[in-house]
Amino acid sequence: MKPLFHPSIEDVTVEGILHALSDPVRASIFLDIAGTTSSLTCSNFPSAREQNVPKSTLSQHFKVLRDAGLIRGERHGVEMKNVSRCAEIEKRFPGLIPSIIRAKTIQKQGKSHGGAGAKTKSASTRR
Amino acid sequence: MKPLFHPSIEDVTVEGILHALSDPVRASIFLDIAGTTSSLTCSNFPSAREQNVPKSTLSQHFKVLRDAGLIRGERHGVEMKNVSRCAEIEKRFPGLIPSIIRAKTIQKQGKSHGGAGAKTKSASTRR
DNA sequence: TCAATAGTTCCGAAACTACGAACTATCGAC
DNA sequence: GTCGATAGTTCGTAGTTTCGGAACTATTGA
Repeated sequence: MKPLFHPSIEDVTVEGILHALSDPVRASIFLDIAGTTSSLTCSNFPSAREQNVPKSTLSQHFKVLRDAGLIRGERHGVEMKNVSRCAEIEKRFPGLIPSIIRAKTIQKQGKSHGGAGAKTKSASTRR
Repeated sequence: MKPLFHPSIEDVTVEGILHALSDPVRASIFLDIAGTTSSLTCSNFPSAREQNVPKSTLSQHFKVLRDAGLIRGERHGVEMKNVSRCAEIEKRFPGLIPSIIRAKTIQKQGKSHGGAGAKTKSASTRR
């Protein structure tokens, strides 16, 4: 079957990475993947589940993450194992991913204390 | 006149920053601003000039950068001085901006040696 | 007051995104 | 092998965002 495109690490761009992670759903998916050593299937994402993201949208998000070079998807039987490509990216763009993850963590922490949340344009309620 | 909106630093989001910098034109504009101590007017951007970006589009890009909290625009007479808010952001999200700038620099350096350029979706030729 | 300059706003066209429905691929049961 | 179930992908449509030319606004200098 069609073998699922992944860019070589030299073709990975900063723009692509930033674009992929500028979406809150994709960002939380990526954090899940990057934060575990075991590989996750496309449907096993608590963060995405909570938000009731439909299957087709989820599939698109995974495609964007793959195209950006952030994750690698491998078919294992009927389901797909997703693993991060952090190590490769770290070699090409040292410190980039860790600092983004750190920033996201800081933002999440400060979210509880009465924060009205900034205007992320399309982040909150869309459609 | 209308005093030009700027978010307070607590309302600045990682998503907003990443989205703003995921566009190559905006990114190069921001690099110009962040890389100099003197403030720049909206029209004095070699990077934008070269690419023939029309005035209205440029204005939109500056608005996105302002809304993301990356720059501050102040009217001085008939023109606008743009200065970066790197120091503020550095306090809120330590290391984020520097690592992005570093990554962009790495990417620019490696661009010459026969690189076909990755597929940044909308990066190159749009419309 | 008038012309010139620097940015913004308006708006139609093109590009992008979300998501339901239909489709494809793989596994297990029979 | 065929059937059904499951996991993802693709297609099509509707809504959103972005681009960029034309018109508009604000400020300075003549």
